[in-house]
Amino acid sequence: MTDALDTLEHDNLGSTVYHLLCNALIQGKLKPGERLKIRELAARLGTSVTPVRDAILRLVQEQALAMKSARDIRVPHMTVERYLEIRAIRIKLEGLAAEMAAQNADAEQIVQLEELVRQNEQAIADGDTARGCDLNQRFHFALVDIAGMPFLQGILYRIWLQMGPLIADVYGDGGDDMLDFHYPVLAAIRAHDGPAAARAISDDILCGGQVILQHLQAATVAPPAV
Amino acid sequence: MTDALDTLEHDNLGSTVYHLLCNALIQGKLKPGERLKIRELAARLGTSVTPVRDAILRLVQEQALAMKSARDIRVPHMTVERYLEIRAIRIKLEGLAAEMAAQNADAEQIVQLEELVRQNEQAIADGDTARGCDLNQRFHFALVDIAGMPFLQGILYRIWLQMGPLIADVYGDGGDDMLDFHYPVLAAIRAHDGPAAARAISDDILCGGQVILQHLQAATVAPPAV
DNA sequence: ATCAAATTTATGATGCATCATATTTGTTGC
DNA sequence: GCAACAAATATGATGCATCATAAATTTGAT
Repeated sequence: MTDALDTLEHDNLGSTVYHLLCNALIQGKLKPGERLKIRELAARLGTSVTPVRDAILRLVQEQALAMKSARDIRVPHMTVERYLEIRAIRIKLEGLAAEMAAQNADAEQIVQLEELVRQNEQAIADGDTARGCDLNQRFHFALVDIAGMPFLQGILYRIWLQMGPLIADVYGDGGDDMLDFHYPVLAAIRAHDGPAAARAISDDILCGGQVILQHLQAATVAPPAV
Repeated sequence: MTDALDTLEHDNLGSTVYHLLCNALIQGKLKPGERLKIRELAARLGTSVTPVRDAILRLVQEQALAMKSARDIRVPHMTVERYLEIRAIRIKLEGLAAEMAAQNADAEQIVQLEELVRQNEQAIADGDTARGCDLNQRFHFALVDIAGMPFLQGILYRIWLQMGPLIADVYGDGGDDMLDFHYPVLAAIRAHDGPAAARAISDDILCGGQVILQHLQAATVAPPAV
């Protein structure tokens, strides 16, 4: 799932570093506002600066990292405006994915979706938020996978990359409720009801994301010290 | 419009080369199947290979260029499958843009849209397909602009980057009819009717793209010698 | 003349030296 | 002590040398 982007891409060291940083972003290992230094990363990874620079420039391009000034590369902060825009885009695109997934899903794929939800339930019971967060994301991407839309997968991966640091920050607050909204999605997919699946995903994004939005608005009123 | 991606991005030589290549792709100056060589480009542009490599890697990442093998960088061919997927995504995203544009557009912005259509009409009358193609694209991006969704603009720019070489190839065949579908969009925006604007853009993408699809399907039956 | 092995060439990958400049630290005059 | 200037440091940008290997070309035996 994590290599959604360049599955067919020629593999070089730069790509490896890129995926490494992607995972770090998605898993919330890099906090908003945190600064990255090319030389430091290169030393840590045991490569020269070239592949690290390749990777970082790629992430800057897709705005998963921000270059505030010429020597200041940071994990960007999400703004309320940006979040609302991304939310609107996600509803359209993940709605499309869910709709196609409902049309396409075979019995085995449905079982896999159910298994993801089951594991997520377990993770919540265990109080393992990191795993719950990961499984939540995997559910969303499993839909795109079933939809059979590789190009869409790339777009959505880049979008999730932006939300990674934020979600990891907030998930603990009310992430447990997020799973509730996956059951209607599952039901719609089982019924092969595309429009219902799209509506259910929309509900998930809107309601599940409510916690995130509140967190952001709170942070806007009292801006965090970075 | 062409700098839709990294407006706030730190400017380095790599970015300059990147935008240069973007424009070349969108204007159809690079044909599908054409090979690019880093050293050759660097020599042509009078830079070292580093910035050119930066730019090309960025384009490869977003699949505007393809690395068939480790030393073989080419402008990719569009497939029917991929086109259909992109079309579905465009209908959702440009529909969203049109809807928001209809809500937001002020009098001045509507005049600018009308002006774009007028110029496009003129270009068709002059038989200037290159200019017609460019104005068609500018109309679509003007909508995103009015919608006030910069993140969406980046996504759509990347999508159009993929279609650039194809459209430039095909536009001459039946591109003149494309403009017809912009009038209903304009009418919906004037009426501030979001859903109607979304439907009109959907029609534009579906009907206007019919020529492109036929061209692609013909090419699939009798694959082009590249 | 033909085909295969060997050689040469082409080309992206990688590492690294150097540059320019922003940031930090230190120094000096008041 | 403090402020303003100066030196030092840090850091991304750029260019370039070298490497590995794929592609092209040459060579030579049959």
